[in-house]
Amino acid sequence: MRRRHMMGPPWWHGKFRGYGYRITVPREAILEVLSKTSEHLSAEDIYMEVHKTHANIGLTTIYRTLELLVHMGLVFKFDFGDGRARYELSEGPKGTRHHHHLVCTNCGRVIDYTDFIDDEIELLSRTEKGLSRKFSFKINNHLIQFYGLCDKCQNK
Amino acid sequence: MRRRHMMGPPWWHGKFRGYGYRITVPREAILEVLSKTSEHLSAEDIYMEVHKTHANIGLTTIYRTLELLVHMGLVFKFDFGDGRARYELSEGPKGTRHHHHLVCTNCGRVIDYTDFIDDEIELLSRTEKGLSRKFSFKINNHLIQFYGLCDKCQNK
DNA sequence: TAACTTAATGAAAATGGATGTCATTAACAA
DNA sequence: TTGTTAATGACATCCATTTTCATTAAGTTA
Repeated sequence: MRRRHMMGPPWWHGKFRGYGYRITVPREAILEVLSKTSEHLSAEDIYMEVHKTHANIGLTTIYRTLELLVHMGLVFKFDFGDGRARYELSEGPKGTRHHHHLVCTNCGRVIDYTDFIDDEIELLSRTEKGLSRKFSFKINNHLIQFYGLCDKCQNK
Repeated sequence: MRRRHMMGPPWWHGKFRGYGYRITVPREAILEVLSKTSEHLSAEDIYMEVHKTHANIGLTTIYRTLELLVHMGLVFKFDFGDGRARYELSEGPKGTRHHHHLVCTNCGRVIDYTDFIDDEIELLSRTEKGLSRKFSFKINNHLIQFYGLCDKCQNK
């Protein structure tokens, strides 16, 4: 049975403590925004969203915090080729959310997909194991993106 | 038997003609540089290399040409997270060169690997087929990168 | 709870990769 | 050889991101 209103401290507090980082208002606000969207937000998108409830938090802090979160592995940073980075919470505590992207090289549209993830995980874990051994590389994450034309951009 | 000195026009001329693009000195010089290296060159790297033999070719032209080559599919543009794009010839005429990258998130080192490509191609062709159908997406290319710590960065 | 240490923040300035402008040049078709 | 126009080069500009530095507040200790 799942508790309806999880009232304890948010799940990321432990992670902050582990790194010796402080839990601050801006950091909570940013994680709040990220955990409530499934979109691919840029730093400025996040800034504007955070600004609604915390008008005093500056864009610099957004950038600094995102860098921190990426470093901690809580957030993944993407480049879809439009000149600004996009950020997504990498995983909830339950490992949901894993997905990849289809990027339209014409209009920039990005589609998330979660299909074939099982086969993919199979291959990736084998690949990761092999690459780790061969190159003594400790793999923490991976990125898969497909590029092409979305339905709208094909027909013109 | 392979000819030792292929004297005819370079293989990319046909592709340029097909697009209606002109074959120019800067474009040839840039492709020359790209085809002679296996490194991950930035626009400025390419500029400096081209500059050695063609001091009059400007950085703007490098950027414009690279954009063109990416659009033609002759060149692939990568983002390794250091704030500048990297460019590689995507495929020789024989389909060689296909590889992916391991990126060290600490020191930025990038290792190419070609292992597991067969399994990967298997999975990807299946995935591509499925995704094309489901999302009516015409897939032209894909990107796979692994992130982690290289041997040097693990031990400190 | 108050005082203390120092990480974290915010505002403004600086950086730098990439793009836009525009007069000039040179591909290449006729 | 000439004409059309895509391509170029120099320079200005843009804008996402980073740096600087004085101030604030998180979390520890007394």
